[in-house]
Amino acid sequence: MPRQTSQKAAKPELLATPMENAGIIDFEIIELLFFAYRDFVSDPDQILVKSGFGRAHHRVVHFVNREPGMTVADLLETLKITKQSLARVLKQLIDSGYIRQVAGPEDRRQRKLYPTQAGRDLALALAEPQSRRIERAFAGASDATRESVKRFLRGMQD
Amino acid sequence: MPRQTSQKAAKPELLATPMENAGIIDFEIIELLFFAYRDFVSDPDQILVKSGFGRAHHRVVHFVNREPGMTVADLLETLKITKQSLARVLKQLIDSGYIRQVAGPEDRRQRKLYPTQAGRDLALALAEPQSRRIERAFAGASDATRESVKRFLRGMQD
DNA sequence: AAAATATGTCAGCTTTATTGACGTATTTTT
DNA sequence: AAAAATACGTCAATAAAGCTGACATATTTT
Repeated sequence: MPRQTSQKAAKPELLATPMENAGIIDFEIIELLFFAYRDFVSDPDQILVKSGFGRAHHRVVHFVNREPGMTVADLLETLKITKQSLARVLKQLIDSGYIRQVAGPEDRRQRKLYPTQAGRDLALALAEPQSRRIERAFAGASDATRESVKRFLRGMQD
Repeated sequence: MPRQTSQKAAKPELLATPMENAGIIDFEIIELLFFAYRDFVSDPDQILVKSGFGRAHHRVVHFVNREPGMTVADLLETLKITKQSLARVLKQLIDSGYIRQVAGPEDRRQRKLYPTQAGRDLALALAEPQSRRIERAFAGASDATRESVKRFLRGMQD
């Protein structure tokens, strides 16, 4: 039953104006980033459901392919998640044959991570629609524009 | 016990090369977007934990403040989530006094959503560090550069 | 020999999302 | 006026992805 607009105490302090804050806050870019990222990750999401994987698997497969031989610690640092969070996802990828572990040749405590051919294929399949989307967004843009966008994105990082 | 690098079947198909795909895929922008967004949402996340809210609450408070009077259906369309997912988050925000509902004046089935003053304050507090980050990323950039970035981000949307 | 490091693992919890089903009030269509 | 569609709310069950804390093992460093 829709609860008949129940206000516990009928304080009349509703704000009907759209947050005009004298342009101090850049709401436009904030929202553009939200929508851009939302749609950007939707491409691989659709592919991943077929394999029974999620976004977390995508990120792991991506970075292991980009930097084969990276250790578990490297991956934790890159993804900024906890060891326990990574463990489940990584285990599934190893069990499914997309990633392999090799004990570090110098430091044998380490587990160096490598993609298999299937892992590489998956990473490429996931990156492809994202890359196409980026190309579309850059349609007709100059090299200088591309550089500006890269500089902006780099500046957004900590 | 670290499982001694156990490969079920020791197929030798490990790939040690860093995915050189002739530059077909734009890995650089893909990663820049990932890192930029990761750090971009980390600012409000820190504020939200204090209130016991999460990212979902942030998004709802943000859009209701940006467009007071929007309906539940509008919000579902904007966030691209399901009614049930929104329900809990919205209920908490209403119960906590950040958002109020008013039956639509023309169509009384609708629930129009408005922020309270507390809701507006919260939205601004969350947007502020994000906006500062954006300003930092644009440091020294021309208006043309800002426009290029906006065009790119718009082009990334569906 | 002791301490530190890299990794794995167990147990339990939280947030955010999902699907499916159903109820109610209201408006539109027939 | 009756039937259908719409807007919203809610119950129940589930999943993905993260978290904390604690502890074990192998290995390297001190």
